[in-house]
Amino acid sequence: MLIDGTKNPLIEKLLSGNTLLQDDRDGPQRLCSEVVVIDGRRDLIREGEEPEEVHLVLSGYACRYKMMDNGHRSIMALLIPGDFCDLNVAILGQMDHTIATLGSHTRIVRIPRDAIDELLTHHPRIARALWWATLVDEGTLREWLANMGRRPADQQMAHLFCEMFMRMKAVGQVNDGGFFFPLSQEDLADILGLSIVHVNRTLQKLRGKGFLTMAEKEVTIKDFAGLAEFATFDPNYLHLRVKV
Amino acid sequence: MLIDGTKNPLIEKLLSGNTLLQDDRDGPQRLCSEVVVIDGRRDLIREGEEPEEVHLVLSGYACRYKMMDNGHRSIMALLIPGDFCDLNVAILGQMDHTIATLGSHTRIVRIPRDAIDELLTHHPRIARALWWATLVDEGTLREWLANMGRRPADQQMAHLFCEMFMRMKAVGQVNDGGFFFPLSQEDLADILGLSIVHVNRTLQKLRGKGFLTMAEKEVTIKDFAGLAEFATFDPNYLHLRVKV
DNA sequence: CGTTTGATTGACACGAGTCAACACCAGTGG
DNA sequence: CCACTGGTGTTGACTCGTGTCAATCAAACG
Repeated sequence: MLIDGTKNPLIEKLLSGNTLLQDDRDGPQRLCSEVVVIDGRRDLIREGEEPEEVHLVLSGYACRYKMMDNGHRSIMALLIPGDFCDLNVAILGQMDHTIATLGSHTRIVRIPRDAIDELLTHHPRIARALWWATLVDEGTLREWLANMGRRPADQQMAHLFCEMFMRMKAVGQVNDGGFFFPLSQEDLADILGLSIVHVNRTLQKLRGKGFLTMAEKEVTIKDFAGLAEFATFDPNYLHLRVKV
Repeated sequence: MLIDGTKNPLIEKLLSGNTLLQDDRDGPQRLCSEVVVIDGRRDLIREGEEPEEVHLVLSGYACRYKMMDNGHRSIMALLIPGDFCDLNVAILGQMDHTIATLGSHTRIVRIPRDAIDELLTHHPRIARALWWATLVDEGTLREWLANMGRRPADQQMAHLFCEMFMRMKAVGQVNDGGFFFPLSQEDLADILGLSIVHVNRTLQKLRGKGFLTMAEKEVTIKDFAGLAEFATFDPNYLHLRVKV
């Protein structure tokens, strides 16, 4: 089954960091059977659960988060088209965080674990590529940690937009510098560890510098070079072969 | 070769979350050939490198860090006895961060990649246990991210000490509530994303509450229950079977 | 011994949180 | 058709946690 009649974001993603043959590409194409469309925030898997199916984002956004005892939601990862949500829960035994959708028009595929096992067994290059993907996730986590700990809010936010721009581009979701971004300022606050009010002001600052616009569920990067310099963004940690 | 003549921290660690047979335990025991002893801070592998050997911490501390453009050092993980430093660089191609020792009396083993491959091939339970260990690392990273983003400095620091206590306990490095902890307050600052001055004051606060002491390269947890409650510490993310 | 590294303290500045009010828009139901 | 609602974005005033700067002190060290 073809996604959107054109590109499969999972394939795009794996290609951006790995070498795959045509035969490898046919494997994942056949997986996408049970597609679910979700609007708004909905939990897909909760902390403590041990799901029987693996979730893959086809379009829109999902996230990993934890609810803190003080009532705050802490978002620890953004999942975009081509990202697996819970490839590894089989080994760890249970989820130590919750997966949820964000924004509108999210399409999720539920893939039976058997199908994944089959893929890993018969497509060693795919298996390695998926292993690569989880390691990139870990690198991204480290980058977020450094970004959050040691940078002021404006650079931190600029860094996030640089990352999302490159990640969306790597899966073919960027058109003319713009990409779908239906997250609210509250979502951004929970990602960056800031208050909503401060997110609002920081966004205005970035807009004022002419770096980007964010309106109608769409972000447009108007000056990537300037934004990247301001954020001191170094895309090494994404391990992409494709350069912008 | 036996470590310390008694326990091998790697075995201890893997046992704390997995089921291993005696046969599995003999494998890693034979790996520890080339042991290096290091005092103070020294880089083991730098960002951009692609090492031919895998590093394992036997005693003391190592860390993952990045130098930020603004001169700050951001520490993104603490590696304690039994932790691998760079098991995965073979897949990603190159390191996206630097590994360094911290404090004194650090003992590191360098293991040829071939030996690891052999272990992974002939000891499937070990392979799974190592895969488990990297997933736990990722969970820890998420917990640090949530911890840093959404908690005040005192709870954040309390949380760190709770984690280190449980991790050290899981590898048999805790005696009577105390464990070796040779990190300076500057190291702590770079872990928590705080200034040195504020680390100092926050430490005094925790001492003042009677939770712990930190002196002469040793941390002693005097009231773990109180500390854990104060930090709202939930050890789920460590995926340990052993309870305190 | 001087030198260096790490711990400690005080005074002050500033970034970011909190509280509160208001504007805007999309539903939605009477 | 319009009041009412809830979600989101925006703004101002004020507070407070943390950073910065600077000085001092203790211990380790060559």
